[in-house]
Amino acid sequence: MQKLGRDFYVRTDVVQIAKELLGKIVVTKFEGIYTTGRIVETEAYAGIIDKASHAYNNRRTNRTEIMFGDAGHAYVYLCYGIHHLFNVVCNTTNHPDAVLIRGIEPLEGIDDMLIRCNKKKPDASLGRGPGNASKTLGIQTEHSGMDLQSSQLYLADDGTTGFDVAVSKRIGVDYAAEHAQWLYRFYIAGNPHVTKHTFNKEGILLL
DNA sequence: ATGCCGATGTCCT
DNA sequence: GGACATCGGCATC
Repeated sequence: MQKLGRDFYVRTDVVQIAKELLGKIVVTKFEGIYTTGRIVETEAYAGIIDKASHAYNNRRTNRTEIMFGDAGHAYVYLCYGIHHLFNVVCNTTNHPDAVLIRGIEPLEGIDDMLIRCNKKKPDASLGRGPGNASKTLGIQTEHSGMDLQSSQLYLADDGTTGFDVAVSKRIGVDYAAEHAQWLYRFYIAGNPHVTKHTFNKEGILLL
């Protein structure tokens, strides 16, 4: 397992980064609890020109400030008042790109994940969806701003390759008008921990 | 199998 | 006061 270095995040093509994050591993060790999961679904958010992004039109708030900072940090925010959504900040300072982690396949620490999610047995819904991905890994808004190089929250590569990558438009961003049509969502085809969501044929491609 | 609904922090008008 | 990068439960077909 090789921790992803700063160079991985400091790149200008956030869509390519979102694609490359598939198959990588999220590692958390919070209060002595170690959990890991494989990333199976991501979405790219392309900075100030992306109507679906919190940073659209250079909008800065206390919440979004982390997106404008250095790449390789966590951006975690509360969605609908309940769900803690985990993103990784990309590109350079003042270029607020981010990739939303939308689904993970549980690998290690599954017993602790079950406790966090109030479940008795693991199933396909464990880690499926951006809220659940964070919940299984114990990631919360208090972790926003963490450095993925030096903290107990980081991403790693175990060399896994060979899966089929599918592409679709992003989920839940219809308010972003024409930008909602961008093919910025990536997932591992056939993986059960990917959000159940059906689009028409134009929305889903296999790469 | 499909659909509605409530929960509710942050940011906006 | 309303919208929002969601989810699980319950109702209905």
